[in-house]
Amino acid sequence: MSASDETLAKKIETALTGRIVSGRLQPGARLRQDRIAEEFGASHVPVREAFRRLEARGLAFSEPHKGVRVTSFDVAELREVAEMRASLEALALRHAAPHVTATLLREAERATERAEKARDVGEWEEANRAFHRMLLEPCGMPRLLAAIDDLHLASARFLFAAWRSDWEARTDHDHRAILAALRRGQVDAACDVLARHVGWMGRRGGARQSVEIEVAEKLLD
Amino acid sequence: MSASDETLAKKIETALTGRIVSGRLQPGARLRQDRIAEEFGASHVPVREAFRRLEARGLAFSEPHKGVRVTSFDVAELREVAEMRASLEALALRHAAPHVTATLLREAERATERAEKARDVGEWEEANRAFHRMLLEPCGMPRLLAAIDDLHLASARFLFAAWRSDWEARTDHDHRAILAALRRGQVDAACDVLARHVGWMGRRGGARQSVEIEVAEKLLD
DNA sequence: ATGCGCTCATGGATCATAGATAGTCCGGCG
DNA sequence: CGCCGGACTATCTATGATCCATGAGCGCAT
Repeated sequence: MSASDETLAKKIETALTGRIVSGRLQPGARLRQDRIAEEFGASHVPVREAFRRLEARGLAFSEPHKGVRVTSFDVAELREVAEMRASLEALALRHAAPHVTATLLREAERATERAEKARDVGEWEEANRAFHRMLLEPCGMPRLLAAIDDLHLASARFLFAAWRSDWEARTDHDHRAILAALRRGQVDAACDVLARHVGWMGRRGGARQSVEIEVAEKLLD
Repeated sequence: MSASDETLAKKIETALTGRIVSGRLQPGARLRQDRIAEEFGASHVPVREAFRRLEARGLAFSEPHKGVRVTSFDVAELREVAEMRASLEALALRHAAPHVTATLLREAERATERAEKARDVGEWEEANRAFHRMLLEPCGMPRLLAAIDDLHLASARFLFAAWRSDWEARTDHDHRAILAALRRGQVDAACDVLARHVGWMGRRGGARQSVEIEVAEKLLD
């Protein structure tokens, strides 16, 4: 899918998002348009377009005539993102629940297992996001889903910044609880667990990450 | 503030957002880059950058090599926006409440009065948005506030599309109820009223608008 | 310390290319 | 003989490259 996104600007955009989210481009890092243009064998025009999209998604910010930098994040923003996710994902699940099929629940189950068997953060993040996406998709609210996707991206940045190498997968009781509640048709309960699950991540992650975030925050040319 | 936003792209962006939100650019209308460039005495480069930002904010969408169009909206999206606003504004208010001062409440009161005395939709929308913005600002969550702003923009589009000329201001009991609850420190109650207030707008507006939305949806040029 | 000038990156204009659309012409078929 | 379908071409528009100017940052000299 990302092989030929048709337009150069999109290709550059996805490449850069990948680097920012994965942490290869650290917070505060400066994005120099002609450096990047040169790297992609392009001119600065599509690069600038990519910048504008990164900006809108909150991954970068630009100061006029001063250039573009990767946005830095602090613990406050992690909490912010977590709480927004809690609100919006609960809303989405409430609307999605009536349309969730048994097949979908089984697939979600598999995603959870995949997450538990993950060997590194990357795999876990992928599986975890798939789980959430899968359950919420049937709500049929594209704008809401897009907003949630952006928040997941931000979450992923924290994730990768905090656990770079050391990592152990643990069984995710919350995910199973959500699935169980949905099977019984207890929509409110499922939403509650989901909201708490996501919000908790915000509070829990804070302590763990604060140290390494600081490390990550030193500006990198 | 919009007088000299420094960069051309930003100026074009704000101009276009204004036109789209106000309805001067109707849903489905095609945005031709060199037409617009010519109009602003610019080249297509900053115009394209403005497009990307509009796109990210959900005001326009682009198909590769086919151009950019103003997004069309239907009743479903109105409900979606309303529910997202309900969730997020409640969240914001919950965090803002502890930092809301008496002075701020008085200013909010004045905004409500201004809305009630509004002579046209434009004035009302401005005052109404000011009221909401004002109360939520102290939450100190920039990402959340930005998201809410975008949703307000979308709401405003519906507003202007539905009530183009005929309009009568009515006293806003919900606003006063929110202020009263906040004065008494009943945060939960305030959030409830706010959520219901915004969500109700979604359901109520639907019937009223469906007719004229269709009118607005005929593609222009 | 402060002001001047040098350098470099950003923002923008102009010029080239490629993709899409529409109009037309030709051939086949009724 | 006329009508329809499909392919080809021509034009128009979006995308991208190259080129230019203005503003920012920095060092040097006073």
